[in-house]
Amino acid sequence: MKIGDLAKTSGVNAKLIRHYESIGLIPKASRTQGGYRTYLENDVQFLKFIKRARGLGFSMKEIKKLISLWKNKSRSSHEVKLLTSIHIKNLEQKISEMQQMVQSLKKLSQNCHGDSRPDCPIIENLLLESGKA
Amino acid sequence: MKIGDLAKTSGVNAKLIRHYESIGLIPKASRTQGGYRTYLENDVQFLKFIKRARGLGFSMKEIKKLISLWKNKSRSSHEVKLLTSIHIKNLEQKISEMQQMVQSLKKLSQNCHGDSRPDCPIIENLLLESGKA
DNA sequence: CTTGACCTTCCAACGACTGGAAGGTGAAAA
DNA sequence: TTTTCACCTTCCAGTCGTTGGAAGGTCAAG
Repeated sequence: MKIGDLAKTSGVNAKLIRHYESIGLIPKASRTQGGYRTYLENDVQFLKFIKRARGLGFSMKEIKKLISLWKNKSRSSHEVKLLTSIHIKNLEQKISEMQQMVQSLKKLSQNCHGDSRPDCPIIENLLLESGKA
Repeated sequence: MKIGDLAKTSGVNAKLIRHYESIGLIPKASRTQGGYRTYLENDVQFLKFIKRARGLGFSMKEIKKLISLWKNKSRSSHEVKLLTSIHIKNLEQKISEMQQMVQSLKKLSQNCHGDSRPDCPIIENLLLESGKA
């Protein structure tokens, strides 16, 4: 299996697979005589694992940890759950920050008539001393 | 006013002010004989504008646009409102994606007993074909 | 006349990719 | 056989919004 095939079956593009190898997220692939990377079915699962973890918003650092837990047969589910709960908290924190942004923006937007006139509370708020939302 | 003073009064650190100048977000400051940047009260307001816009999650590109609208006395409030509404939509999109992540993670986490045993549905889900959430 | 607080420029790193250039490999079609 | 072509290789640069450090210049007070 060459990198292109792995890319297709895993859904992770070839460039990114090489990148993952370069940062040590996945082990160095064995090579053909011509220097082409070769892969096995195993690697498909590996990359899908990474892809799903990314899809759940885990960082590369967290994924490295997840991989080591996955590979470690004597892991405790506690460790995995802890890592996940920290991640959930971080996500929730970001969500609430963004929700606050949206709320502020909507408030400003509501008061902006949005026509051809120049006066606009959105701009004004950004200029005002009070605009700390 | 030197850059350090501006940093203090605007709340934007000196390094970042120089950076903003380098990317053309703020105009090039005039210099003293010794080569120090000098600023006026105006610049404080300018930087606060940028800081607040960043705080509301606008990108640098959007802020450049906002600045040009701010400086343009014949702007239409429509333009500002449109830019803002696009930004709101982007934020809401991201929020809902992250909420979905949280939901999936919580579901997995609930089923993980989180003790010293190795079996853990979080890891298992990342490995399963079905784990596409 | 030296200390030290500030300022200057430039270069590099973060995270997680993405893109392009320049060239090598290998198999099928002309 | 030769050429075409898809694929592969490495390396370097860019994205975004900072942040950090090194090496050195300026200037007022002690």
